[in-house]
Amino acid sequence: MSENNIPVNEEVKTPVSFIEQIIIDDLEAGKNGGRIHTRFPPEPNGYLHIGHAKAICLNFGMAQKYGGKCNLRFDDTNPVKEDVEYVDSIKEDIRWLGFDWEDREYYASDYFGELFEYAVDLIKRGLAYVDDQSAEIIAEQKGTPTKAGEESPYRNRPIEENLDLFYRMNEGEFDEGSRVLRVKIDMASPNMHMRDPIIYRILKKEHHRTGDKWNVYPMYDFAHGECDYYEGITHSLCTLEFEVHRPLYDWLVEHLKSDDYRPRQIEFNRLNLTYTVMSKRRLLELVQEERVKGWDDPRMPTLCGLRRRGYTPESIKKFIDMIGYTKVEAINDVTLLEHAVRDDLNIKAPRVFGVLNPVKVVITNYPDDMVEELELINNPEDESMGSRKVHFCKEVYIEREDFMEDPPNKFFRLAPGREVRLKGAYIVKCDSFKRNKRGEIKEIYCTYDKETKSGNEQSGRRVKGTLHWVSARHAVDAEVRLYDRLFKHENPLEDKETDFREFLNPDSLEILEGCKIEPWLADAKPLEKFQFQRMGYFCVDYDSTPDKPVFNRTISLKDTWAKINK
RNA sequence: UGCUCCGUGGUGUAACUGGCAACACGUCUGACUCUGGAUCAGAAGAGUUCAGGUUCGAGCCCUGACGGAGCAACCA
Repeated sequence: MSENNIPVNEEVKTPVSFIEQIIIDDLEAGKNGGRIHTRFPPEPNGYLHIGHAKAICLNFGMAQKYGGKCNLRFDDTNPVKEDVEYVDSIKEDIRWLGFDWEDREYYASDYFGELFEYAVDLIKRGLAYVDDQSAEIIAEQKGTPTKAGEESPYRNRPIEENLDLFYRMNEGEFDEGSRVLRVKIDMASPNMHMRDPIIYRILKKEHHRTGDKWNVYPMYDFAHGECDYYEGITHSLCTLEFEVHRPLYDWLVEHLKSDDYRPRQIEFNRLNLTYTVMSKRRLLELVQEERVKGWDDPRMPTLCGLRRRGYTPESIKKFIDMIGYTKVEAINDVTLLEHAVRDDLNIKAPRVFGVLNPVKVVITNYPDDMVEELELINNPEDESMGSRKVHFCKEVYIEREDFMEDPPNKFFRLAPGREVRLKGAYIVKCDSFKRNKRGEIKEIYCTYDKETKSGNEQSGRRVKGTLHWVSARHAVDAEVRLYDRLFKHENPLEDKETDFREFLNPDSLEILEGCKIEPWLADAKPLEKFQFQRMGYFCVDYDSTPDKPVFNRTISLKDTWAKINK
């Protein structure tokens, strides 16, 4: 307490999400024996995207923070859509984010036996029945959100007959689509999901784990809560669209349970990002129609895409931390994500020189054969990253946009009669320049001032602009891929009249050849990250080889000049 | 015209059991700078969808509107 009765609150509370609050309360109340156990349940039918990262961070994060566990459980109840191909990529992505499920790698298919038993049990209790009608008829009888459904003529079929039929369904005696198992709840329920939902369907399809053992497969609603129960999950966290499933989730667990423990489903808002789409289906379409170059195209919001683009796990986690978990359906500004990477890479990425659109500068008064080795700091944000030597000679490349013949006042770069510093080297003054036939600047002629060498503080001279450069005699060529937003529309799915493909940004990829980089960079390994000074953060692509280095631009630096220029 | 959920600066989130709207990003100034980056200092910007009500006092409670989203796959 301070003297003038202003209460001093020593505890600086960092706000927690409503989910975390529930967990804290449950733990304090000693619910579930004071245990917290979550799960991340991906369906192996596609690659993980940043929206999944939000769920991963929540489930693994909460377990970690409160001394619990988080299972990885593949939700593989539909062999028609799922494939092992995706299992490995999913595991890789979760690990990349830095989470560990230890030995708890489960599959919904691990529980097919138990689930089948439970279904049989429900039949025996008169709570489930086999329906012989077609999908169309069943859908029709289901009614609409505003109109109650009507009961199936098979609803009150004798238990023995249901049992017999269900076993024979699994034996493979009937065709796909000819019969389903439904749970008997309430065809007049205002909640569509409670109108005798289907829990088993016939699928004569090889399952990636159980092979041809089963001819019937459980539906999501039937499998999910039950798997949660079998695994001792305490908090089953999922996205908002499952809110209306919760009564069914609870009903099924309630009728299964043999003790006091109950998993609790809690829903949170999914991650939406501006200028992209997040649905697996749309992303799959983009891949299949070759609008992008695969799932890991650096323009994709997939985790493998972001990884290839140069995003770090830390930046993704930081971003997710910033946006939080609520029940409001929001669309998050990509600039937040971009800020998160810049912030992270600013600390981590070594600075190097890379000239994207080179133009040659000849320093006319510099000795023809002289080569100097200049020492440059690798990262002004982190001294421990040391320094490196860079060659300097009479001819260097600078960025084409760093020279203007007739510049406006605010242009602090090179122009006839003006001086700039070549970073880490000398101050040079532009005397003249030459054009090619097409009228483009071909060569710029400068003189340098020997006294202004970096580190020679006595020169005391200051210039407005500092340019990055690379020695023309030492530089190596590289390909640089510049990325822009995949869509031109903030929310490509918003306009229901227009197909989202029409909003694709035709300029989302620009490939630059003949960029000039420091020679040692040719040996950098895929995924290594650098800041090309004054240009942005770049990352070595998988396609890169020492003979033909390839870089992806993760994100440009903030550019106030570009803004002034607009 | 059913059920469920939601509605706080431009965006995303805060505000403990009601006490006079906070933070981040963005924006705009200015300082510093051998990256027009980073950093630092500061500013603008909402009176909480609307209307009633309860209360000394409401973003928080009540009622009613309005607006948005989800739900009618043998998908998850």
